[in-house]
Amino acid sequence: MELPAKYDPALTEDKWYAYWLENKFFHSEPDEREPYTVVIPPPNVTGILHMGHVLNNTLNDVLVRKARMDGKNACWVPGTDHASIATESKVVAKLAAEGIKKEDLTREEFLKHAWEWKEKHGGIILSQLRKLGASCDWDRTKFTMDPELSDAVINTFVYFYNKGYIYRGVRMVNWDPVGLTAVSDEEVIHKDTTSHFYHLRYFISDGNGNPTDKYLIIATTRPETIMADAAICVNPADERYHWLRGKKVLIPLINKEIPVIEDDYVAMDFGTGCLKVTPAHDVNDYEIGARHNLPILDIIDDHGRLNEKAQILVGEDRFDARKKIVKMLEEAGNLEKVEDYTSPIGYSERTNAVIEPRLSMQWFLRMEALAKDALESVESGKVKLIPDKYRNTYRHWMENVRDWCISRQLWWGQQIPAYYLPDGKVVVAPTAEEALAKAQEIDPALTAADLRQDEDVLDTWFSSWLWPISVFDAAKAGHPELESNKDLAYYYPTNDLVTGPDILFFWVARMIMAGNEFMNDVPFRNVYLTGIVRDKLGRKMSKTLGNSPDPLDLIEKYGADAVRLGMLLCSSAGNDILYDESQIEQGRNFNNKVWNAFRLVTGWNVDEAAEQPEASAVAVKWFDNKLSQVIETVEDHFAKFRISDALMAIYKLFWDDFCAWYLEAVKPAYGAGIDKKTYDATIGFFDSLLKMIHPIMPFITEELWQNMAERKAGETIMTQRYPQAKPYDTEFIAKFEMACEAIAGVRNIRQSKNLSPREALELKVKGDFHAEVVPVIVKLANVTVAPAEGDMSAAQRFMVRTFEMFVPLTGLINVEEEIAKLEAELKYQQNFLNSVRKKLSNERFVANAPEAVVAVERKKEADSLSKIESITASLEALKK
RNA sequence: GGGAGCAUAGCUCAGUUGGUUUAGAGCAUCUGCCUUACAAGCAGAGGGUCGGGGGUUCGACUCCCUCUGCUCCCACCA
Repeated sequence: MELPAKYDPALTEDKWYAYWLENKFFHSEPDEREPYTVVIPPPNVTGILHMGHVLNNTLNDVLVRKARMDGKNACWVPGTDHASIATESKVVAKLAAEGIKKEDLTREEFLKHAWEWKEKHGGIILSQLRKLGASCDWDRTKFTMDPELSDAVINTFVYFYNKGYIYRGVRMVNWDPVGLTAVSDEEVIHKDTTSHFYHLRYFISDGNGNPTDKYLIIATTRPETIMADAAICVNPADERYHWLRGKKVLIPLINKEIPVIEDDYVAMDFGTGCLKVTPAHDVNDYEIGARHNLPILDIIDDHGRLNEKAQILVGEDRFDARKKIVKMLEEAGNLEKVEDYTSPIGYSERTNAVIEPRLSMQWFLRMEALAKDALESVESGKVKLIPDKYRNTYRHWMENVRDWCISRQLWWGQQIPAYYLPDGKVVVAPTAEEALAKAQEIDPALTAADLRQDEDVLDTWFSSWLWPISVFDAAKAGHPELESNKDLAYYYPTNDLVTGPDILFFWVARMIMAGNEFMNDVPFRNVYLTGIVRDKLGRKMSKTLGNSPDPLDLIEKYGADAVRLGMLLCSSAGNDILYDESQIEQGRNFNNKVWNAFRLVTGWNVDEAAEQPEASAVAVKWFDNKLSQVIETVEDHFAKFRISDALMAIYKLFWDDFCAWYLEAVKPAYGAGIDKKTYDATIGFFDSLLKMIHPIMPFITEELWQNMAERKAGETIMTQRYPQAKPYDTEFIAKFEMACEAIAGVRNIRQSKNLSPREALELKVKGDFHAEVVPVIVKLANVTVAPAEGDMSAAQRFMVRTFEMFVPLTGLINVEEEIAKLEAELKYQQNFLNSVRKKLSNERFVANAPEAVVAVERKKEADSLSKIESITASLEALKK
């Protein structure tokens, strides 16, 4: 079979993915094996694959494939999240483009559009994950709005309501005027924003609603809210304003009289020390208002426009109103001055709209008890965070947790199962029928038509926190008393969760809460937190910057294996990834290396009659040991989730050890056959190497493994056992490495003297060098090896550890140069010796340091002395 | 404003309870090679004193303090 010199992933990747699917290799059912379970962090159902997904899912797939090859029953459950606000706003935008307003639709009509959208765009991301090679059990694909998962959400609401954890109340919430919904505190992003600080004059009232000539000055960033002012507040200790006690002031423009009150909250040294209190539009003002019984006047509507209660500028957007009112204030003589000012402003994570603090009736979940247990789960180590540093952040959040606002003023999601009676009473039940039954306990005359279900849906995270439970057994969520079904009993708790630190609180912490509550056990043992994928310049990838490559383009250009390796290359847990396409090129190059090694090995003809050359026997013995050594290292890295280290160990084993040393050492002369013993060993090594590489680069390894030997139908590398380390001989490995150093020494001389590799040289070795590895030196350095005897001054000299080696080169030696080199080396050695001796002559060192450490220093001393001796001898010989 | 973390070769990072020849890797760089698996390659080489300062210790990249710079998280000073 003639193979091209370059590997073409396009010819193999789809083929093998189809083969894996066809044979159901990804599918898992409970059996007697140990389970290894992972649930996917469900991407938005209408989302498309970005580099963050690539990183996350590659890591996940590596862990899953490795576990599968370790003989575990691996199950990776995929699925998508309905992402209520994100999806709903996309649907709203799409309808708007068609000239349809959401307000003109009924809930049912809107949901029909939303489901259509979901059917059309949903699941694109899952098919993209297949391109990446993700070995998810697609038969288990779930969606957070699948009927049974939605039931789980409803049951959970009912459960917590009955437990007394869910309550309804008027609170200052974070209102998103674009998404037209309240969002949770966690969905608000504070960004420093430049704005202005307006100093406004409020004239003192004469008591009849007429201005006097006296005024006070307040400083505000939001002049458009003055119409909603309920009071002016000063600090009671602020003597500057004691004259205002009992006075009333007039709101500019509308001349409304409001009192001056005193409250400790006001900072005397900030602004003017006078604060306008606007209870409906600021959280602190709301609290001050509550303390002083101030009326609440809400002048901003859902869309962020002034309403009729504002009296002026009615219908204007809050930002337009701000510009206009400033002008009006100026004209009216109420504007003292304007300063530039930078302050943190809250933005909606989803729509990037400026959050409007707003009072509204919302549903809340009490978090205190849940957070306490969830904190304990991490503090006790039942859940391990990787890297560990996130424990601090986690603790801080759990100790300062606030009640969770779980209602959203949206339609796309699970509608809150709360039903209002005509008199305003509320009943909570999973279905309308049950709600009616409950309502009739209050008033038997009620009919279904009298009940009105709450319009709002639940926060998306209120469904995704059930994910590790509900994907296996949705009935269990909300019903801790039920026995788990077979799947849940087998797969729960899951093993590892790979996700980003940005959703540690949103999702990870809440899953732990739900797990503790319903399963009485945590949902996973390890949480591997990835970094954020950034561009080369350290900027976050974003659509607006256009610095985010399309992963599918990369896969098409370089192949999925290359993309996977490229992403993994620089990803240590918790560190951000600075993505650069050159890493993917490196991945592609490695693919090519593996491909070509395969071409070489499978191109050999076995010569049954040939004896195994000594060099080959040595190389086989060495690589056999080396392989075990590296397997052990790799296993250790995997156990510690050091995936990029594991990858690098495998990469070097293949490229440096296998290709650069082993294959060169056993390679038969051109045209000659290879002996059977070496050939079989080589195929065996290649087989092990492919298996080691498979979790990282699944496609090329399957392709080569299938072609390496006759395979039966339905066979796959995927389910082969991962290579196991055998006991290995470190001493022999070290001897072989010394042979490699000797070879490098000779090559170095060839290069500096411009000698062709084909020209055989002599290598003279002083001392008792390891004879067993000499055949490799002979072959790879193209030398004859003999003991060094007599005068070596006409030879190029180098050292391998403490062994002196010479390459006689009559006429090619520059004595001056050699002397200079030796003297430099001598100086280095002497300095080194001095530093070692300084240590050894320190009595306290010898007395306090462990014996092994002292022994090492003595060895250094002895080695250095012997080197100095040989350098001195060579110098003398040269100087003669 | 509070908290956490980071700072090691040109770049991206290791350095696992302070001690294994005066710091390692990958990439990049430089030199020489189109050597019959691979130029997406081969063979070599150079490059850092571990952000600055102080301390603890027989011994510190590794522990403590401090300064500088960066990042992230949390937060209602209008």
